[in-house]
Amino acid sequence: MEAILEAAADLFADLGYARTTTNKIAERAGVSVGSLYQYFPNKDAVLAGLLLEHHEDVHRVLSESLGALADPRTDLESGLRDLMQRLVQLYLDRPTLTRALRADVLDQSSAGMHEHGKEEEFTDEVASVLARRPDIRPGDHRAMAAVLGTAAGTLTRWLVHDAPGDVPLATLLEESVQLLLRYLREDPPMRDPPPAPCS
Amino acid sequence: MEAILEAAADLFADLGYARTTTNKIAERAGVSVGSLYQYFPNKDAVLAGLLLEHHEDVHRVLSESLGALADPRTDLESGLRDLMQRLVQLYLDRPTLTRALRADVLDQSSAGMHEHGKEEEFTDEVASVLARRPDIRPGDHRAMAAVLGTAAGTLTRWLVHDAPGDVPLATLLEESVQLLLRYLREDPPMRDPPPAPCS
Amino acid sequence: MEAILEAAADLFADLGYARTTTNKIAERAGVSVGSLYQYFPNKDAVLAGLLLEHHEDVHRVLSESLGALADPRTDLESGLRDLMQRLVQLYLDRPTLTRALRADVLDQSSAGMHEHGKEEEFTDEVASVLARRPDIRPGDHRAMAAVLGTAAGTLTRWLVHDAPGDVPLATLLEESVQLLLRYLREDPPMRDPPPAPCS
Amino acid sequence: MEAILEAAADLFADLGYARTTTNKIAERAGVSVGSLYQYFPNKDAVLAGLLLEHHEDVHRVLSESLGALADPRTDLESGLRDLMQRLVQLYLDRPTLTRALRADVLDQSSAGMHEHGKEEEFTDEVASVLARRPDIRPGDHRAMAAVLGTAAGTLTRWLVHDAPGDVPLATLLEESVQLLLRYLREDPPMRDPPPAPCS
DNA sequence: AATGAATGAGAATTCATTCAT
DNA sequence: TATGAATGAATTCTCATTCAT
Repeated sequence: MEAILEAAADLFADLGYARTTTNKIAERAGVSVGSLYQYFPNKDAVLAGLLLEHHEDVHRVLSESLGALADPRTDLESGLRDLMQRLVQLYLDRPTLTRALRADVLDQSSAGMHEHGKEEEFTDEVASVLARRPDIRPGDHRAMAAVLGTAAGTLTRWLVHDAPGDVPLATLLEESVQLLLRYLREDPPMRDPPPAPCS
Repeated sequence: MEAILEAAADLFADLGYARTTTNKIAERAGVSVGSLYQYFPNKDAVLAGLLLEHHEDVHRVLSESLGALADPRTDLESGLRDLMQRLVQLYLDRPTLTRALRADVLDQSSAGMHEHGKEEEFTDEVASVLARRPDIRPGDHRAMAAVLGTAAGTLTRWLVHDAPGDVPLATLLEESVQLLLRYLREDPPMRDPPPAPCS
Repeated sequence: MEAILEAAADLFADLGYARTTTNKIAERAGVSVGSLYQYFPNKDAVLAGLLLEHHEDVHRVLSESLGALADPRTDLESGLRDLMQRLVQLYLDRPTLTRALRADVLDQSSAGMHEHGKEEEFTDEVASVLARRPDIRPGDHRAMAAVLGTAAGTLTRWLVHDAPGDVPLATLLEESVQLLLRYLREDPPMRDPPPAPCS
Repeated sequence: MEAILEAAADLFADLGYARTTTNKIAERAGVSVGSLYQYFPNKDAVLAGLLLEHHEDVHRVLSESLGALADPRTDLESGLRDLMQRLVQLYLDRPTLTRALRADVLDQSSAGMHEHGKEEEFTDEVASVLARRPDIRPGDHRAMAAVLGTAAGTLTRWLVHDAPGDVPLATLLEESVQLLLRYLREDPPMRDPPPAPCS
């Protein structure tokens, strides 16, 4: 039931997982508790449903942006900026949903489990993109992909929800892009050795 | 009561905040619930106490490492590596405590509030260190400090608790250091224009 | 609907009355809950239907056996043995049905009520058979019939469901027959007074 | 908590197990639900507590009466009558408790399990008493003891709760005693062969 | 007649907190 | 100061029953 997920997202966001009751969710969704339990075996499952929706959205964005970056002709910086922008936009579009998915709610329940497999898989995907591009610095690409994923994910959530108010979002977003870019890009060549003096 | 905090850390880590009851905490601590309420006005306060302990530890490490980095003669890379290593070590030393401080627990309750002020203050501190060093790339140092703090914090927790098992921790730690380093360091000078050919 | 009663018998037997839901009954019967309520006004009525079936069976057996016993030429012991055997067989033939009719299920609900009238009536019937036979000891035949009926009923259920496993059923059945027989039969005549000695 | 058991007995008797709620029990007991759950882990446990009390009472009565019967000098009929009278009295003394223990409630829950061992043990005890007395007919004494126990138990409950109102209780009790007595006592000797006619 | 989604009163159980001892 | 029994509001979840399709 879409209405139930909608209501749950609102309430989780407003009250947190613990203070949100199944009765409140049902009430806000305009259905009876019984109906909620017809579609979700328990409260955790409602959260899991929310996560599923969200992860699908995120995965779609990531697939598209990664697809672009897989092509070496795509500029790395633009690609990363595009990715971060779209990710942030995704979160901004669904303010309650994503506030509901604060880590507090994320770790609760077994819902996280389902995603662990996907995450590994996704790290591999990123690693292969890194390997394919010539402008990525050499190194353990799997490790880099893992670090990158964590950083990108955290920064996105932070930008949307916890970033300090006294710095413009655009600045922070750009800084985040820089962080990712600088982490990945090939080390600039050493300063040319002083040219042999003309003899 | 130290025993109470100890017990609470264990239980929050094992069961999460919601499933941990004050009675269980008291029992594991070997005291009565009544005593718990003698020292802590409510369950949240126990969590707050835990956070306080932890933040003091973190703050000490950060102060020291930042102190070192404030001196421009300290190598940036070594300074960052030192900071990350000590931070990770801090988490590893107190496995239950830090597992207890999973975000889920952090955001619950009003406990997080107390820290927001400190965080701002800390960002300023970092920003001033950045400003003081010549090897830091120019830019909005407050924004950079904020991004940096978030990234460092997340990466530390991730390294200790959620990092993939198939990549050695040392590698991931080093990658994290690289991420911070590359984010901060001055852009290498443009490749010298090709020296004027000897005429 | 025969399928509904069948399913209900299974479930009442497996789960008890309380834990059996009308939805489960309908599902196992391969119909919808709605259909169940088309045939039975409520859950109790399903149980009542089950009881009715069972009582009809029991009544048939009793009628036949009592009919035989009503004829004084029928040997009392054989008649009782026949009755008990057929009763036990009846229960054994329908294991789930009779397990479903455990007392717990019997007393629940108003279902038991319907039968009370019949029971009185039946006691009278038995009493009249007792009165008609010369080999039955004198006494309050209604009281005897009531005691007899209770004993026979309980023993039957006990033999089928609760009898100890370490004694063969045949032995216990025979003992039950003996119990009924000895309860009913005429007291053997006092030992003849020693004959007057021949003078 | 004695008050809780008292209240539970009343309510189980009045409403049956299913319709009795833990809140109602607590209320009638004059305590809070919380207290009920401090002493009993769940609703079934309250029932189990009730059963335990009852079984202890029954066991005491049986032990005493069996003790008397174990002495062959005790008249069998008086002994059995004494046993039945005391058993019936026990049930009458605690009307609510014993009505609460209608079979419906007995079979529910795992409470019955605890007693199965005791029942076997008790059957053995009875069997040994039977073996010790010369006025008991020969036979499989274990089987007889089992049948006897079932019959006595059922008859007692029936007498107190379900016996027909139109026959005096005393009559029914006496009939029950006769049933047990006649079941057990030695077959009277065959009628003496007709004395040889005086010649 | 059949369906099965929706209903919502009601039940069992938990747990933070209090307070008399 | 310490104790831990008592409290009871609050929560999750169930299930008999209805009724629009």
